[in-house]
Amino acid sequence: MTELVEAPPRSGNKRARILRAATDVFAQVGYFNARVSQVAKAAGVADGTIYLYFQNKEDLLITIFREHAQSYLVSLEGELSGVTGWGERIRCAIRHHLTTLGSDRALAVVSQVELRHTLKFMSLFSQAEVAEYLNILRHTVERGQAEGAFRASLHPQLVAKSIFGILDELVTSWILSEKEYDLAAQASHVADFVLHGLMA
Amino acid sequence: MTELVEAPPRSGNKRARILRAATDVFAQVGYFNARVSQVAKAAGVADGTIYLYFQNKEDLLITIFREHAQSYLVSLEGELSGVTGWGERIRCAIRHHLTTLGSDRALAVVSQVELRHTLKFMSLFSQAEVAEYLNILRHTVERGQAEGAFRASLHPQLVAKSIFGILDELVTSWILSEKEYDLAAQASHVADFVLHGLMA
Amino acid sequence: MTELVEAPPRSGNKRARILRAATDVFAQVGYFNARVSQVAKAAGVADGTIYLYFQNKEDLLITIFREHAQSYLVSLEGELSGVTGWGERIRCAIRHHLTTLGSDRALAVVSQVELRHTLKFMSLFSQAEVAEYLNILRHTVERGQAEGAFRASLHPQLVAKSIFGILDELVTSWILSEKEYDLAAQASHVADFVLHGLMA
Amino acid sequence: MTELVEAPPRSGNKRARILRAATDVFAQVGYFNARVSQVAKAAGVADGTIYLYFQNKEDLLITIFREHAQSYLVSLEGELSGVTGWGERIRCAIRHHLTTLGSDRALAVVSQVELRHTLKFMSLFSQAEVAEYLNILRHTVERGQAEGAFRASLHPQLVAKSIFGILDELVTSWILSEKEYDLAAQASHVADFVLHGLMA
DNA sequence: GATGAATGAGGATTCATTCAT
DNA sequence: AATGAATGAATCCTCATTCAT
Repeated sequence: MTELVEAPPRSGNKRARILRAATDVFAQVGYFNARVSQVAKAAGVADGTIYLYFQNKEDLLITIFREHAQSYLVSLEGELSGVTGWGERIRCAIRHHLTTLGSDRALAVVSQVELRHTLKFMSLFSQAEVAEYLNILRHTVERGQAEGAFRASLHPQLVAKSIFGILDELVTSWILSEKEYDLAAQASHVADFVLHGLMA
Repeated sequence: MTELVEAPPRSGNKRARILRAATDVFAQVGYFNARVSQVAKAAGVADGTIYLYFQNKEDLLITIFREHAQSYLVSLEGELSGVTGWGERIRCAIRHHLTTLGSDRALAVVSQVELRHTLKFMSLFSQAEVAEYLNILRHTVERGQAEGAFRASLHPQLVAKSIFGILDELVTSWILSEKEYDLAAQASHVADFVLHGLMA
Repeated sequence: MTELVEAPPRSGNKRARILRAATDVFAQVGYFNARVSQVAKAAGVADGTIYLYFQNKEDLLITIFREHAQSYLVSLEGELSGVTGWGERIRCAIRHHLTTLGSDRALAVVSQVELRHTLKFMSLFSQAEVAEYLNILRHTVERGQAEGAFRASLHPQLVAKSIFGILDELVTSWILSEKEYDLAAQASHVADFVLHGLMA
Repeated sequence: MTELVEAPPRSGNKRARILRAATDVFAQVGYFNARVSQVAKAAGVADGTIYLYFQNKEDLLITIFREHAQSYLVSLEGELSGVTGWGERIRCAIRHHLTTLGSDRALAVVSQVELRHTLKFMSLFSQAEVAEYLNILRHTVERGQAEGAFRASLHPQLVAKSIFGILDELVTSWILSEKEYDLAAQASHVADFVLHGLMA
């Protein structure tokens, strides 16, 4: 049984292996077309084992997002904490978004495409993790306005959504592109555009 | 044309009725959860009849988007043709986007949510209709730059994607919002932000 | 395997064919071991067709019983209406029970064995059809007592249950017997025993 | 973890605990709906432990019946041995049946309902324990007839089945009843009816 | 063109049983 | 002896699509 470097690793944390396998399979064939048995095979576990760690197929999808979103928010706040200047913080957030998703295509596909299957699903995340992300952006805008760095006439929430929308679109566009390019490389250009729009 | 707003009309163009029913049903329960028989019932036709007008369930979804996207692009160009000033054209495009989707929630749901089921699906549209839309925006930016109205340092394609991303996010946000509000009312604020970012 | 007259008839009422097939298959392998596809095959229809006529597998079992129980009660009352003398009526009911079940072994197996899978199931029938059957017997006993034909000291409901219990056991015993014998032939002997117990 | 007086006892004979737990669980949710893990939990042992004492799930059900049936037959013969007069012996058997099952509802449910899942299952018991029970009753009837106490025209085996049928039905009826009543209290009434039918 | 009864392939999930510890 | 994590076979039901009428 030549269990090579590739595929189904026999050891290690099963839960993590299943989650990674699910991310890859969902990204490749789509959530609805993905078979649970396919995920199991890719993770090197029996079909039933998946149900020891997750409630059902949907729970896999939700968990993938939840865990990444959480770690994303933590790392974002970590990065932001070391940055002074409101403009710089916006720039940092933009860079972080594009860098993170730009370094794991399967994860990006899952979050940009597979996660948006249903209104219900989108509501779910839009009210929790996404809302928190928007809050971080909005607060930054508000602080910048308070200090006179950003134009006071802008609606902070609308700006937050706009920034998120731009980043979201760039990631989607990157995923769909036939050419492979460095997503993070666009960060400074985006930041220029956004900050110019914000500046007093 | 006794095409009343409400439910299963008994007469009139079957194809259009099916398409409208599909839009409503898809928006309400989601494409994957929608049953062809449900669409048939909502359209007031027999299940089999749908297959006289459409190849299969997926064809319904594709057609909904295709037809609306085409009429959207036609109407957009119509509106733009009467506008002078590159900034005004951007403003007009923004207004048109938010006004159109803001006036048909079911259509908005379908295009923001249901259409994004699969990578394959998104590629399909991103390479055709969406690409054309981006082209219109990009050309406007390029022209504006050529005339010195917009900053030359910006990448036109990136700006186009950014504008699209912002609008896309605002529509999605509007769909998911529990409060009902006028989407089109945000047009001028968005335009201010975008144009300030563009202006030399 | 003599697949003669029996097996998959190609025409005729689908619902009835499915019901008959289900009775036979359930009797042969037991409800829990029976596969829906097996019933479909035996009925000469597609698996899915069964679900056009019945809600689910359990509904098949319930319906088999319901319909036979109803027709049984109707025919029993038909027979009883032509009989005078309370003792004769008891005799008639006994004969009818043993004759009816003794002429359709598969049906007998289903009602004696398969139908008693669960407390829930038994309650279901015991509160409806069986209760009505017991009522008929009890009323006969009561009338017989009122006319002085039967001993007044007996509890009518207990006698009704006793008669039912005797018949039920005889049917079960007949089903389980390795020897084939005429169930109805026991009617007069049973009646003698029962009536002797009843007589004043 | 404070395992108090209640539930899952930590000590004592595991085999007996498992058997008791199985009886209770089967009675409560039915054999087919019962999960082996549920029985294990109720018995306070690990799932796998059950397989150290029993071959499989079915073996649990068979063993429950086998052991109770054996102890039942032993106790019945014990009681009968002290009784003189054939009529009294019948009366004694009836009382013993209703008293025994009337004092352990879970056991009664298992023997009246859960044990009758399949033709195969019923055959199994009908040929062994039940047959032996019927033999005891039949011999009593035969002896009574030989001594002229019971009518000679009755078929002893049919009478034995009838008595069993009556008792069986009364137990079933008691189980299914929504009202709680003393099953054993019916013994004398049943005996009156039966003996009247038997008496010369 | 219209119908809608019939089809049958396809998959998530359960759970009895095993066996390494 | 006891455990309980892991297994994977096994099946009911759904629903897009067809086609005889």
